[in-house]
Amino acid sequence: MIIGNEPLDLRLTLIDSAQCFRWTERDGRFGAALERGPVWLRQTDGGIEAEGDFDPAALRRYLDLDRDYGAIAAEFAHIDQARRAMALFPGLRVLNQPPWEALVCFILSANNNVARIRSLTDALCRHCGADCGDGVLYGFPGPEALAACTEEALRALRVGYRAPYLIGAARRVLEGFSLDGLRDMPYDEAHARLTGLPGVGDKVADCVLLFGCGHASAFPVDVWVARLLRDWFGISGCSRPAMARRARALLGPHAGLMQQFLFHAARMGAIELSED
DNA sequence: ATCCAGGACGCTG
DNA sequence: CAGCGTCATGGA
Repeated sequence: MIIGNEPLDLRLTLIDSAQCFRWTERDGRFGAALERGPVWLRQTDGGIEAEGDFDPAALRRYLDLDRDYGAIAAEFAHIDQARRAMALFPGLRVLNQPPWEALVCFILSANNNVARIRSLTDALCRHCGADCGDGVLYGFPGPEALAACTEEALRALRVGYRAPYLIGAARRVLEGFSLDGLRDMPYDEAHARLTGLPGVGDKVADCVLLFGCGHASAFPVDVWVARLLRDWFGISGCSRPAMARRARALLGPHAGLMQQFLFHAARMGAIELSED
């Protein structure tokens, strides 16, 4: 069925933009096992076509199809560099992922590259996620499944020193740490709570808030965004968290959405950045 | 071989 | 609070 015809570039949003690491492409279709089961997406002339087991409204929300990106662009129209970055990638959207998935994937992301984050995420899903039976798609393991893993088993998947972080975070969630509660909490409080989890520093916390908790102002600053803030916005000479604060103050309540366009522009070499 | 990757953590000033 | 070494892993 067609779930919408809003601007959405599936490959860019689900795979290339590195905000999510568990979609796979098979001959022009993009698949993942979401909460209800396997889903395959495809671009057609009539819009985005989806097959599989899903709730259409939930899938639209996951893909952020209900947000007016034209209005977002208008918000940044007066900031030259921001407007240009957004114009570079029409069809890029910021996903609304389950917070647990964002938490696990971005704990894995620490000091790691995108290809390996994707590889580790896949290994984790195959090891203890729900088997869809097609040999391709696996569900994302919940905190119960992850907490039940031994550190040795996770290290065997090549997650390295992140193994105890994953188990520790899973246990905290099982003990009552509410990921869903972060959504309706002020940004500062939600961020502070997240950084109390093992393996979660300022940057990973911002990724979880932006990609999994609906905090559109959360502004992750990695190496690429740091270079870009320096060269495009003159924000430099301070720590990464301080850079994030200044960027949020400059870009406003949807700063995080813009961050995704800036990140991708920097990473793709679409803008000129000087050496460190 | 050395450096880098969507960093976090623990220890020292 | 800031600075710095360390932590696995694999590709360039």
